[in-house]
Amino acid sequence: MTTAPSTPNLAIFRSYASKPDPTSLPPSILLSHSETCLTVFDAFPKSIFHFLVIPRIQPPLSARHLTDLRSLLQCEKSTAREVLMNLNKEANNVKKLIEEEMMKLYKFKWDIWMGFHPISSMEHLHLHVLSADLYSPKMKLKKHYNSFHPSLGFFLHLKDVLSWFDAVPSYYQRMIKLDASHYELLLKDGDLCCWWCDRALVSMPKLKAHLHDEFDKLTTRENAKLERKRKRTDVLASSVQASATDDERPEKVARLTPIQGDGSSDPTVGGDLPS
Amino acid sequence: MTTAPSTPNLAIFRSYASKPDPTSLPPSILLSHSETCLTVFDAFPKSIFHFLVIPRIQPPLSARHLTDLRSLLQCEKSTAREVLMNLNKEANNVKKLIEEEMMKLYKFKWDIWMGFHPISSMEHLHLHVLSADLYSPKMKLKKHYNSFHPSLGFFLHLKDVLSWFDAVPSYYQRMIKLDASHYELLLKDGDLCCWWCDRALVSMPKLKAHLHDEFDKLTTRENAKLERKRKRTDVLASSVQASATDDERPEKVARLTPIQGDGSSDPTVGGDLPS
DNA sequence: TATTCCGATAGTGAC
DNA sequence: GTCACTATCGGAATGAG
Repeated sequence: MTTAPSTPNLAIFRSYASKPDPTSLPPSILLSHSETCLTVFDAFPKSIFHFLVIPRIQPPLSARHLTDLRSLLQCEKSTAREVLMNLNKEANNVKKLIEEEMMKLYKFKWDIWMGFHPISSMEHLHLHVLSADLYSPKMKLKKHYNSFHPSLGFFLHLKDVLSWFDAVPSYYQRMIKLDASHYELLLKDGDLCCWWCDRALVSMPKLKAHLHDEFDKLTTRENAKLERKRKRTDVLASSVQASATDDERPEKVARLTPIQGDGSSDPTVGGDLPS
Repeated sequence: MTTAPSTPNLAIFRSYASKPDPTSLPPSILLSHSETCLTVFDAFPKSIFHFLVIPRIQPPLSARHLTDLRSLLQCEKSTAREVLMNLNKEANNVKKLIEEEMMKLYKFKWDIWMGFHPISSMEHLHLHVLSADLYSPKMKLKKHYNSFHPSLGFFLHLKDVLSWFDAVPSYYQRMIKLDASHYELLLKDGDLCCWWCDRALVSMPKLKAHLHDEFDKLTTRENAKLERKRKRTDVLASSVQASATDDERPEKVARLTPIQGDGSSDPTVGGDLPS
């Protein structure tokens, strides 16, 4: 008899990525998959919508090449680019799904970010696909927030990483180093700045309350837009009873925001979506 | 109408020390007084018994000279010594009161420490007189504990301060400097060591649990002593019905440990005395 | 840059 | 080295057949 190690499963994405049949994963984990990728729910979503697109382990790449962004970018350049392009294709499909769900639940769409963390505790490469709000009860620590801030520098947008491939080779070589100490500083230092308005907040609770306000403002703004549009439509087409938009929605839509709440019963500012 | 300052009353001991009639203080604050000193309950006792002996402000010394130990020791040497001797006399009376209360409540006595903090936030000199246990729910922080550890160096025993006066002048001049940065390091650096057994503890909760155990051992030891003594007394004087020891106790004894508990309902290790 | 738990640390406000 | 409150920082443990 052997004793199992008392460590968390930091390689769980690798086990997903090595499955011959991703559909053996439960639907609470798997959103979708392609020949080259699979998409899972982030277990600790830092935005209202948050998924991870993971490259499947298949020739010519082994698990070792796909450990993280740095290990991928140390592979042959065209190979690395192909992996990124495959992730990009899957991520764009996920983006469409999210946008459909946004329309269903909120009646409007907002931005969706796709990008990597240059350093990660989880042992398999994963592309974050998340809605542009950073509004979630799981958003708890400064490093959580700064790791997704869209202009701080830690969150590496996929389009930027792809652009490195088209730059001069010296730039490519410099960027793919992904120096850990450089990126660590970005998370710890600097203030907490609202990614919407760039205002500095003094603490995470204050930041979360502010993000709540910003999302509320967005909702109010978009609802006012809808209201104006509805009034125009009422005037122009008051005799039309059925809308065609219903038909554009998929027959079955995955529930993309399965469980909100931080798992505790502790009521916190920003813990709930605005009503 | 004037607005009270938004600061804590760091000079409250000074206001006590300037009272022409100390008995105007309520008995929940004042324990006793003399021509030169008064003794108050420490509002946040760090031992089972904990009092502060405060020099009264009277000629030739002003409040400024009595701000803290350093300011006193910068006065003319014989004047400073006289203040310390007056504090010593009052403290010895307090010590006797505590020992009587120890006998009443615990049936045995243990050591009592008398000494100063070389740096203090409170603005008037005060001599700590406290039982040698450091066992109290108000003992919460490392700096609390280390500031009373009897051999760490921060707690300046009165008898040691008095000995400076009899040393060579160069030693006296060196000691009365009371360099703040030196003493600050003593509170922050170094481990938490049990003052009974010198064992290092890794955290305050562990230390408090250990101090609880040490006080329990003391209690058990002393109770065993008493039991042995009682058995000898039973054999030798079984015919004597009335003991003389009752008469030695004062007719009225101040309640020296007025309120235990840390003011919250939060049950903490070491928060209660051993039963 | 997995989370969670515990505790130490740091800043603030205190009427 | 006043306290009490809030929040941050820092290490260690963490799962599951």
